[in-house]
Amino acid sequence: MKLQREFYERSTLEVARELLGKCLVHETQEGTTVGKIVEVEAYIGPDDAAAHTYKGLRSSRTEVAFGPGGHAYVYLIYGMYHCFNIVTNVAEKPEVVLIRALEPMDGLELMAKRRKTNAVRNLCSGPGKLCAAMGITKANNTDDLCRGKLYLLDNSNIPENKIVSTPRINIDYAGEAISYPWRYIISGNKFVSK
DNA sequence: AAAATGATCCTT
DNA sequence: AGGATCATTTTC
Repeated sequence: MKLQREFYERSTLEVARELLGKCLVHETQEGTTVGKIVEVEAYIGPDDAAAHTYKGLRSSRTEVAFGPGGHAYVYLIYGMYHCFNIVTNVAEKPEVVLIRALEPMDGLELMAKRRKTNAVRNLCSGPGKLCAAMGITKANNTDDLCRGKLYLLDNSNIPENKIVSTPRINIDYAGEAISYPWRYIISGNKFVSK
């Protein structure tokens, strides 16, 4: 069963935690790939100096984050890699969760072909890597995760005592927001990023 | 109109 | 430790 709008349109930190353990599915011409979410980061709107929507910055790129929850926010970083985010909370609250790592579950052969490597540990262990492995590009930006071929499955929840939170990665520019513990990982999972 | 800057990854 | 590589944002 696909996760529905109500799941996404809640407090972002709550959604971020509950996204752990959910399966991300992408059905394409080439085939279907599935990965379990094991690492995420929350970016919380106008007051978060690390967020693209800091100070309410609204542009063609960030526009989707101002819409209703449950949509994909995909952008190009460093000229070569895509990052996949999920829009959370309700319209006019520009908050998102960055998906940082997946544990490959299905379609491993296709992932390996897209990533040009056979090392399973290296297929989806980073935001740019998982986009390549899952075939996610800017074409998926603004996709509705409640309706299309890119969606999340309402499967297992991870118990609180298996979740670890840490500061976020690569946001040295973000002032005091550097230390906010808004990165969540499944404790001990082998597939998180470095 | 031009310059700076990354929510990264891979190689050295 | 540094290079690839470009859309987006910031500054002139």
